[in-house]
Amino acid sequence: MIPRTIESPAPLETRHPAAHPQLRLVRDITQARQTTSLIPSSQCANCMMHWACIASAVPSAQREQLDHMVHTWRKIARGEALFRAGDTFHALYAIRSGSFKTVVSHPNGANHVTGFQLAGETLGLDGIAADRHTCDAIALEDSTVCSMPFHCIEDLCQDIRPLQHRLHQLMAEEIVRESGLMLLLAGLSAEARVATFLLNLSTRMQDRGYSALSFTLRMTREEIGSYLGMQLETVSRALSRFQREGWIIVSGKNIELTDMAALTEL
Amino acid sequence: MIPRTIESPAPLETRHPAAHPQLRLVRDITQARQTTSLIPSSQCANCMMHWACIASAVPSAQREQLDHMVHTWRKIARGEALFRAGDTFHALYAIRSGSFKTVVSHPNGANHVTGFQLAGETLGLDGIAADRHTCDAIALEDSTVCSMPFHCIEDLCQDIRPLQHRLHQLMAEEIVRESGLMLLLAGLSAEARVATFLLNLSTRMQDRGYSALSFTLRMTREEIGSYLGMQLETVSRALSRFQREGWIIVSGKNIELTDMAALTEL
DNA sequence: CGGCAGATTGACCATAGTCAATGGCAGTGG
DNA sequence: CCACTGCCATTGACTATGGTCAATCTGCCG
Repeated sequence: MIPRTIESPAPLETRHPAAHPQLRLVRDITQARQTTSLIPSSQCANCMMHWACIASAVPSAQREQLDHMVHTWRKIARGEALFRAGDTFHALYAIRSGSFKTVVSHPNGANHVTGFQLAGETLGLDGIAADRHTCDAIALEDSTVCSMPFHCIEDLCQDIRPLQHRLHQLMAEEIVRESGLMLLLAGLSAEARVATFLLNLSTRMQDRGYSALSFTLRMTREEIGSYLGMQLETVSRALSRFQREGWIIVSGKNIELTDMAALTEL
Repeated sequence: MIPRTIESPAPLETRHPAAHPQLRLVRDITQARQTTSLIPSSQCANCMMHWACIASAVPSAQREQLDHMVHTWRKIARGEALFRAGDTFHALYAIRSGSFKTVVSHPNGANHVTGFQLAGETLGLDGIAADRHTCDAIALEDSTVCSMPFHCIEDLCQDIRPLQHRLHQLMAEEIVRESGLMLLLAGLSAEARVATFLLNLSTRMQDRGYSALSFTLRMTREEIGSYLGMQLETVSRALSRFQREGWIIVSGKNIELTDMAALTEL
């Protein structure tokens, strides 16, 4: 993957088509499906996010059951909520395209971003605990999600052992992710937190076939600050400092990493 | 539950026997079992922590399967590890008596307490993600745990739908707990964090039949500080301040809450 | 009784929060 | 198409919270 400067921020889906040759094709097909409401038998199999999605644990023999379960797609416009804290819990959501933030609110009015989710990642696990969501999930850009009713997932887990195991892994990964984040919040300086955040985003972009060195932040400085437990000004200052040191190039929401090693050892 | 001062800190198990009339009895029976290595058929049913344990989701008809699964108890001495980061993941553990801390280590050497677990709570969920534990679980006092091999749990989940659901809830609760903790770490002042910590411990002690207003901290100031993302001195100062204000009475590891309302609104 | 880990308290300092002013960009409407 | 408007970001000056270092104290355990 070659670093490149970004003239005009292209939408996520079209950034590095070369990495996924079949990507544009799939996208065109799915577009057609949506407008015609046609639901072919193996929609999941063709999803470009299949590799990351929970559904990948279902062997091809049981594809039909899977497609039966994944019965709706939803489009969520930028700024809209997929679900809100307090909503009754129905389904898990796999992000098909776009990105989200999850926000929890403190009784006193303060609220805090607990995570950013990219395409292929799963939303809604928090709702399982008490049959009620505990956070808001807000789209950071126009996005689409597959919704998988949880009782259907649990049914399917009874038949498909690998799916059961995958679901458990998924939830456990979320637990591990959060304890890593706590380590971050509790132990590191503000600058180290920002650096870690950039590196984390970088690897996740790479996993999705985008450049690890040049990407667009879909969230504001304030959201980053909330996520990392600091003020937006501190985020801004950290980025400015990194640029002064020659470790990154910042241009608004576009970030280019020019010295990952320096960021790592902060 | 009546507040009372503590002359000599009694072990957790014998603090409020009145709350659980059958408690001492159960303890004596379990003691006998351990020394004689006798494993009666329905050990789980008689466990005093049954109400909190994952095993409570197994209907009585399937008790036998359950008891077959829960095949070992382990004693862990204070300061010893139940498992360590990097250990291959075999089992989930239900704490039968005692308490633990979980600690994650940062490559740079710093480490961070991610949680404190009391009797009835579950340890080891982090290992599911990658078949390898990601944190150390260290006993804060001499403790006993039931070990439940995870493949057995997954087998049993295929037969027992309620157990499957309970397991999912348990994991989701952990996710929610951690995002609450992040809110705490990121959003609140040092004093507010300490206050929240005390209140949280208080309700968990109450759930277990102990006084909500008077309890013993099993962990050091340093461990509390690590958990809450601050220095041990800051914890100490916060407790001193609360005492000066007349909100709590501190005597080493013994805490008495005398004005919960004041702590709540910090 | 001595030694040591844990806890408390104080003095000083640095990091990051707060307040404020300014600059840039994108989306909207004339 | 351009100008306006509001949101987002940047930067500076000052402040306060909490970290650091150090001295002392307490209580527990051998």
